[in-house]
Amino acid sequence: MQLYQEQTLKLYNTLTNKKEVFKPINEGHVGMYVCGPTVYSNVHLGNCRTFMSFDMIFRYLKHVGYKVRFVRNITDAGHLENDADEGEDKIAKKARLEQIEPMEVVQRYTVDFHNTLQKFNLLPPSIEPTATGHIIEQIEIIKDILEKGYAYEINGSVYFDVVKFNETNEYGKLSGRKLEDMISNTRELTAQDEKRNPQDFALWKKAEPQHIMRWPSPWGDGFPGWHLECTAMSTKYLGEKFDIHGGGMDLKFPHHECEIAQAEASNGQSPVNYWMHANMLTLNGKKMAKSTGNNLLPNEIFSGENDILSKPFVASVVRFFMMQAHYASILDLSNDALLASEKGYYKLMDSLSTLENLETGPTSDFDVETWKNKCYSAMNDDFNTPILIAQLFDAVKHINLIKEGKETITDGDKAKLEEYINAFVFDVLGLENTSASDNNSDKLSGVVELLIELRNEARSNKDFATSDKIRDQLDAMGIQLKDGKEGTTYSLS
RNA sequence: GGCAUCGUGGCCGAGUGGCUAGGCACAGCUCUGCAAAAGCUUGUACAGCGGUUCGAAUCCGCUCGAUGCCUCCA
Repeated sequence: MQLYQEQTLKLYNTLTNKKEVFKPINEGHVGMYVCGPTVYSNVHLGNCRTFMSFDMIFRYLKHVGYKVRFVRNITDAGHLENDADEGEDKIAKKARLEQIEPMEVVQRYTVDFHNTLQKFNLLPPSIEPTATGHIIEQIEIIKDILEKGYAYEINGSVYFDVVKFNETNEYGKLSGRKLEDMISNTRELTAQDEKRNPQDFALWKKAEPQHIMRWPSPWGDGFPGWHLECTAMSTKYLGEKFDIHGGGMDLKFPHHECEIAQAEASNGQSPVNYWMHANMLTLNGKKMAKSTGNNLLPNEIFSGENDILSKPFVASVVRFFMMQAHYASILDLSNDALLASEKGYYKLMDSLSTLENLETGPTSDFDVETWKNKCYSAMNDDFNTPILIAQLFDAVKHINLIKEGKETITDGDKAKLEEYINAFVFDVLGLENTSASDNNSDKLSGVVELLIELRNEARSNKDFATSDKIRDQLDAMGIQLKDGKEGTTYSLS
C-alpha cells in the first residue's frame, strides 16, 4: 500500500486553468518533463527557483510512493539569437565572443549549473539529456512533420506551418491565444522573411558558412529549431503521451505552445496531461532575467558580494524563503524578506534539535495524527508549501511548549512527530540542517561547552563582568548562547 | 497597442462567499543577575468606487496601479 493511494493529490493544470485530481497514465508511475537551462551563462536565481519548485514536486511525488521518471534537459544548442534571417545560435555567439569552442561554453556552464543546483540541494533528475545528443531524433521528427504536411522547406530551412496546423488543431490553447488575433496583432514584419507566416517557427535552420555549430541533414547543414529538442527528448524518454510537463511561466508562449503543435502534428495527440508553470522571481519588483541585467547569481548571495543584500545567506535559507511562497505565485526577493526567512529557518531547525532530546510523558497534548494530516492536505492542494510551513511552525510551537514543561507528549507520538516532521522538512522541502549546534566539529563543541561551564561558574560567583564577556564575545563571533531550563545551549549564526 | 495575471495589516506571504494561515518586525507579560533564547497576549489587513447576496478580501462591473507574455528567456 503506497501513500498515494490514500492521498488525493490535486494540481493546477495550466492547460485547463483548473485544479485537477492527479491521475497518472500508468498506476504508480509518473513521467515528468521539465525544460532545463540554456547553458550559455551562469544560472541566475530566477532559474533556480523554477528548478527548485519542480524539485519539490519531484520529491513529494516520490515521497507519496510514485516511481517517477523525471527528465530535465540541457539546452546546449539551437536557440536563435533573434527571429531574423541572420539568426545565430546563442551558444555559438558566446563562443565567438569568448574565443573558445562552443562545447567549452557548454561544459563550463553545465558544470556551474550542476554545482549551483547541488548547493540548493536539488535531486538530480532521472535523465538529463542534451539537445546536441539528440540531433538525429530531432531530424526524424522534422521528416515526420514534413510528411504529414505541417511543415515546409525553403532554402535549406524547415518551418512549421502554423496556419495549416490551426485548420485542424488548436494553436494557442495553452496560452489562451487565438491565431487570428495573433495575425492581426503582428507588429512590423521582418523584411524578407522566408517564412510564409510570421507565426510559423523554425524546425530546422540552415547554417551560414560562419556558423560553427552545425549538423548535416536532408536539407543541408544546419541546426535544429528552438522548440524541437524538448519534443524529441520528452517523446523519446517518456513516450508520446506523458503525465506532467513543467517549466517557467515565460516558456508558456511560444515555447510550450510550439511543443504541443509539434507533438500533435507528429503523433496526432496532445502530448501532456498536466502542464505546470512555475512563476517568476522578481528582484526589486522586476523580473529577474539575464537579458536585462536585473539579476542575482546564487554565488553572489552565498558570498555576500552584491549591492542588494546586507549580508551573505546560505543556500538552505534561500530555499526556505522560496518554499514560503507558492510555486505559481510571483515572488519578490528583497533583503528584508530574506532576513525574515533566515530567522524563521533557524527557529525551525533549532526546534528539530530540541525535538530529538525531548522528554516524553504519559499523555500527549499535541494531536500528531491530525497535524500530520494537515501537512498532507497542504501538499495535496497543488503543492502548497506555504501552508505546509505554517503547519510545521505549529509543531514548532508545541515542541517548545513541551520543552518548557507546559505540555507533554508520549513516546509514540514523539517518534511519529519526528518521523513526519523530518520527512517534510528534509525529504519534501529539501532543506538541509545547517544549524550549527548539530553538525559542527566535536572540538569546537568541546571548547564552547568549556566556556559555558566557565561562564556558569562566574555567574554563580556573581562575577557578571566575566560571564558577560564570555557571552558577548562568543556572540560577536557568531556563537549565540541560549539559557534554558535545562542549562545552556548554543547555536552558530 | 493586443492578451494575461495580480494588488492582503510595518515587511514577506497563504486564503477565494460566513469560522483568526504562517514567518519576520513591533509592544506588553513570564523567565533571567541583566540580556538573548523560549513561551504567552494584543494587532481585526484585504487598491478605490459601485453592484450581486442575509453575508464578500473572496463573485460581477468600472477606475487606478503593478507585473508578465506578445522577441531569446526559468
